[in-house]
Amino acid sequence: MTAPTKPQPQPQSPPPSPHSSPADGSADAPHGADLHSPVIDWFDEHARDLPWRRPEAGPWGVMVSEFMLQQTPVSRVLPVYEQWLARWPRPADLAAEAPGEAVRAWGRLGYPRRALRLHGAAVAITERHGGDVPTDHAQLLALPGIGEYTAAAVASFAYGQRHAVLDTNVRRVFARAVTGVRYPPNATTAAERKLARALLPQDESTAARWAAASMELGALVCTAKNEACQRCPIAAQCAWRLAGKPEHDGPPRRGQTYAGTDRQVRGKLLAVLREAHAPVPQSVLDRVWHEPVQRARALDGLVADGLVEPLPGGLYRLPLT
DNA sequence: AATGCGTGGCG
DNA sequence: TCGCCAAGCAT
Repeated sequence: MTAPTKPQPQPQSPPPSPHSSPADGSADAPHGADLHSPVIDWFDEHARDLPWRRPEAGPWGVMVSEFMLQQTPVSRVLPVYEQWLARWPRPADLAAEAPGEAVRAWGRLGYPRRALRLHGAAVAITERHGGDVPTDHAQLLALPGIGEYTAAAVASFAYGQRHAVLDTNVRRVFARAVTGVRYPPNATTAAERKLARALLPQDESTAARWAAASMELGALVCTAKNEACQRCPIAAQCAWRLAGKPEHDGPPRRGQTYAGTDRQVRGKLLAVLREAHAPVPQSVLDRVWHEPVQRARALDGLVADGLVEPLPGGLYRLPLT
């Protein structure tokens, strides 16, 4: 599969007029006006039918999905999401459980601290918000496990509000389509936030559609590797493609090492505890890793994080409180 | 601002 | 095989 358009040396591309006439009133952002319609139309036709996008998911379903999707692919989230919502259909249902049950139900999604935080968020929602996922961005942001992205995502997807939803997909789409580079910076910059705000349609419901659509475009078409420009609704206006798709020049993105790290040991320890339904003796845990110093450090870390509860007599279990 | 934090699939 | 990647957050 060769690129349908060969990168030509660009003599000097005529800049698209920043003063295009807003005939339909949607041209509120200088760069973005010509992006909104194609991306949203594409979304209307190609969006995946995901359970947390259905009306019956509700704000709680949206929030649960956002926790699970932090750094974890959709395909692995789907089955756990269904079980989770069936078991805990409302925040108060989860809040009534022991936190260890949330960690157990999290299964092998990874980053199990998210399960603990989601449980903590359910408790806070039950105590402070009468059991309803708050609608206010600041109140969402105050919940454990919810940062800038997730607060904006819940407010936008669940409540249709107007927020810049800046995740890794959207950042990549903007980097390419607008800025003209292959990858966004390693960490989110103020310039990216400013751009995201500038590109946000004024109309609230259009802004919410745009947030979901631009994210989906990054997930399905404008992917990190093997981007599918031939299927992209804004390929004709994409600054990166028009520049001949130059390679990434900045510092290499640091890949997360895993083999032999504490993270791997923590994962093995927690896997044993998830499967057990009675307190586990230290001697059983000792078998998951040969090196005693690292093993002890990993276990201590899990206890410090509240993911494991130590009991008298060298026994361990998932946290009951 | 840079790190640590899981897991599995894919080229 | 192994490095890269997948809807981040907290410190």
